Amino acid sequence: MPPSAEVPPRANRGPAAGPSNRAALIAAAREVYGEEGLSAPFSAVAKRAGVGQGSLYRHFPDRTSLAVAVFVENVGDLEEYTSSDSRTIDDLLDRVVAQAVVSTAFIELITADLHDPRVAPLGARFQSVVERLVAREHAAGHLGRHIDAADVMMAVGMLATELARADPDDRPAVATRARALFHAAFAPR
Amino acid sequence: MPPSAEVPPRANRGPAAGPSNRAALIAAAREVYGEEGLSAPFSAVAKRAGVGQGSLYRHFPDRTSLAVAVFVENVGDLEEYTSSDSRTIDDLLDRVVAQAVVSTAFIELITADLHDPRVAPLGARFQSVVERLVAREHAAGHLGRHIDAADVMMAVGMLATELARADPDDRPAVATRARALFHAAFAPR
Amino acid sequence: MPPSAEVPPRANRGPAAGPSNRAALIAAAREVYGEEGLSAPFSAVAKRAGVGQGSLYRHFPDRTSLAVAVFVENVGDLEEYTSSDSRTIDDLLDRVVAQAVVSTAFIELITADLHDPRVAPLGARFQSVVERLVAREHAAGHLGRHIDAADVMMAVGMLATELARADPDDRPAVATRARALFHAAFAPR
Amino acid sequence: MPPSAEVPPRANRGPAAGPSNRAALIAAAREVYGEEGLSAPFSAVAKRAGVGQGSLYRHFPDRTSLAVAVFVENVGDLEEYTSSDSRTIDDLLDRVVAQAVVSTAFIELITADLHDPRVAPLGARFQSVVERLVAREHAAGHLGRHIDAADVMMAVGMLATELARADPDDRPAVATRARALFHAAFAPR
DNA sequence: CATGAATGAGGGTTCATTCAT
DNA sequence: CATGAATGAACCCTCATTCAT
Repeated sequence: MPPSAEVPPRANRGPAAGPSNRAALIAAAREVYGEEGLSAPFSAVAKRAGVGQGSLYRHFPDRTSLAVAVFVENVGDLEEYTSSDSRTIDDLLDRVVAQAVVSTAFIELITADLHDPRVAPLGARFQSVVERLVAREHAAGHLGRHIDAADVMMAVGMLATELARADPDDRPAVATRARALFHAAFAPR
Repeated sequence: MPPSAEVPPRANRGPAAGPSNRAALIAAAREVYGEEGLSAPFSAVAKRAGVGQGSLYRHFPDRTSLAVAVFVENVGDLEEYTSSDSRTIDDLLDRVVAQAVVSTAFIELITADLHDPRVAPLGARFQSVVERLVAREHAAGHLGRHIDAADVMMAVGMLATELARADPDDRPAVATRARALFHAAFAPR
Repeated sequence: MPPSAEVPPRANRGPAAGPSNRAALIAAAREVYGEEGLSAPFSAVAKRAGVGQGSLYRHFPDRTSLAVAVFVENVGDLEEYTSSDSRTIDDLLDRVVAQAVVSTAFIELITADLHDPRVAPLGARFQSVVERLVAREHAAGHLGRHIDAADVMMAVGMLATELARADPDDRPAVATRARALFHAAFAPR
Repeated sequence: MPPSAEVPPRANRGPAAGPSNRAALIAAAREVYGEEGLSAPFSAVAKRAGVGQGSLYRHFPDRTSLAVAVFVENVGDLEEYTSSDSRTIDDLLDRVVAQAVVSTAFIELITADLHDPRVAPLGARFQSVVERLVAREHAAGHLGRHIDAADVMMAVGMLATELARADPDDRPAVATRARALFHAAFAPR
């Protein structure tokens, strides 16, 4: 039984495929995490990306590495989005709602592995985003003085989780209710 | 195929072990769910209880049966606890905090499997508890009219999840912060 | 956790239940074997009979004992049925067809475990039945001289198996075809 | 959970092992099915082939896939074998006898799962083989007009099953007897 | 450096058999 | 002597990880 070449292997695109594979993996992971959560089979990401298992492990030796790579982009987005002076905490919550499922995976990551040195910077950047918003909203008198950045971060986490947990059909209702709840909590008194 | 008789089986304690096994399984499940969440290996419960796999399946033919058995006790507690006229929503939150980890698994169960006929009654009982409290607090003027029972249930769920997610060492701080947040949200305006 | 008596055990009918249990087990086994074949879960028989597992094992220490007990009655039937001088091999085949599923389990038993001392007598009795028929049919000139009892026994086994294997809806057609085939084989030339 | 690294895993022979593993699995399955029938533990095939469970599932995602792979070869054989104009139904029966045990599993497969889209073609090919032979034998006057292809297929199935059921030592005698029986059934009258 | 097959441990579930009451 | 719970081995399947090519 010689190792016959019956099944020609997929074209090995060689080293040049490196960067594009990496990007494909991140994109695939974003989709997979959105659909199945952070605990989706790791190999599902490779399959979705159309990339070998080995390449997945080469680029991202473990789950966390991949998750970090995915969410670095999310934080970048958020930073940019909130950099305009007109953004409010409500806008932040909007953003979370809009990205419901990915948001949850993100929160999962930064809460579960906060002490992982690869994850910490991500958390810090997120915290900066929130701190800036809070400072601005305090100054504008839109946010009660009893609320600080940590409160808002917690609210964001709760919101994301609650949305992820909900039946997709129920999400709009859940979002509305949760937003109102935090709105009440945040109002100046 | 019969089990090979080489390893003497654990002493068969006979039918008398039935009720105590059942109790041991529930207790073990409470611990395991607390530590690893509702998706912990089912067999881990049997192992922790010191009971064979088969006995676990005899008593609880599937995950949900076991979870329901665990949380029936919790709801009973809550009902009794809140039956006194002097109980407040704050007390309810206290209770959730006190049971942090188990609470989450409970919330997981009643939100994920709400339509399971075995789970629905549990959810309904929990809802009754909350409705009674809300009515009483509305009447006493301690609760804003913008808040209804569904808001409180959502808050309880969020609180429980947030606590479960937190590092055990951080839980007191998390609890304090979350309680304050919901306190603000619930206050009459 | 004392062994509370919450679940009152089924009435223990005591020694008097012995004979009736035995009969119930045999009847249950006949049904179960008919529905699921000889390899049905052994415990299914006890459950169907409404009898404890232990009683099943007491009466029938293994599968074969039970199967033998079941089919002793079948052979008795056959013996009686074929004792009339007017019975033909066709009648025998009819009988097999009529009992399709049970027949198969019977054939399974006497072919698979023929050397088991408990099974052998059963086989011998069946063989006697066939031998008598063959002798009679030879004498009457209805059966080719190239056919002996072993041929007929083999045909019966094949017929039963073929029927058991067939979709229940197809059984009449299968029976017709197989009967015709053996009819042709048995005819005097 | 990662496999504990305490036991050094069997050498990973790499992708080159793929084709040979596949062949080894088919060969092992042929043996196992021969010895224990189609319902042998699936994992026994992997063990016999000296291959990991996972590889078995990669190559053959379920029992049927494997069985089909095994028997495709058998049907190919038969087609080739019977393609010569000089082959008779007796030759076909010979072939079945020669492959006794595997034949049974084959019959099991094509009778039990005839509606499975993977199995149906196999059955159709087998049917073609028989039809061609029957036509030829009819024309040659060697086969009674009362016999059609379905009769022969049924006879083949019965023969295979009977052989598989028999003690290996008895098989020659069983084969002789059964062949004679069908010979008589098939003869022109 | 990419590929993708191989590997085997782990968790799920069923069922034969034993044995205290 | 009946009862029925307890036990654990076996088989199923999935998936994380390694490694030859």
